[in-house]
Amino acid sequence: MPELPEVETIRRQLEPLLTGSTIAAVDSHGSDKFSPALDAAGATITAIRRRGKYLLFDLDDERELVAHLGMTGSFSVIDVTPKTAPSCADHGPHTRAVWALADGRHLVFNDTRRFGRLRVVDTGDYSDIPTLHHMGPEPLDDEFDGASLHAAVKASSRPIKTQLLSQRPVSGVGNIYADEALFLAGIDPRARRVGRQRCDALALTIKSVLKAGIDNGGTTLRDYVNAEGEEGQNQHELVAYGRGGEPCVTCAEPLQTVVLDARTTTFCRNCQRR
DNA sequence: CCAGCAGCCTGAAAGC
DNA sequence: TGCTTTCAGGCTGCTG
Repeated sequence: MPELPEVETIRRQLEPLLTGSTIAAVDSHGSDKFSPALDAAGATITAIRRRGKYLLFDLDDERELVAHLGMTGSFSVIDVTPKTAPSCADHGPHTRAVWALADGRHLVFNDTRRFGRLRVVDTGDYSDIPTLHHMGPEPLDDEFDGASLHAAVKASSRPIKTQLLSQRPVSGVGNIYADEALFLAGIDPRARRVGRQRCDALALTIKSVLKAGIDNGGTTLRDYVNAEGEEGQNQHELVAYGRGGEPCVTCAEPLQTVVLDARTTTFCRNCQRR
């Protein structure tokens, strides 16, 4: 499940491959989630950015192609010789969009479970993409710190993990990195009141787990692969997520698993406080 | 406006 | 062995 480190890894790989490339033709899956990919035809990619878990392809006509990878989305760039018209069917059963570049290469979006989404919007106009529209600060920017986190979460009495997953206090944190950051900060994911001091700690652990995720090329549990088709290595560093029943690395008590917002949540009831 | 929740999806794994 | 059920979960859009 791609979160910020996975999307950033893909962004870094695609940027040098695609900057300056013109999209000559497009094919897409018929679903409304993917057919907006067609709108990018004729445009040239001028930059590739990331906001939270969203990948943003800047186009030269004051628009941008917005991509969310959902649970199983992945991008790849494929050499196609001789030049052929783009066809999803040619690339596999789970290909949801193909952008044929003017030089003959194909940018391919695969998404087995179709939780992903593609859109072309006017630059910066995210009014039809609610989560992106209301996205909190980038976690690795200086403007995100304990003070901004505390300011964002103090008004709500929803569980702290629920708030993190909303993308509003901070962007890019999903189920894996939320469990990791809360564990390292010693905060129970169900805590409904997190004061300034604990927010200071949590902001730091969010930054550290995301940085580590990027450094390790992302976390591969099931489906994630980068734009080169390679798995990440960060799954070997996880201390909480997916380790329910295993001993806590700090106190050796078995880690607890609960369901919060329909998501598996793993924590140590001994080390993490409400 | 916000909180809560169903629905979207498929393949791997577990259960019978 | 083979069929059925469960599980993974980010985001959208609906309801109260």
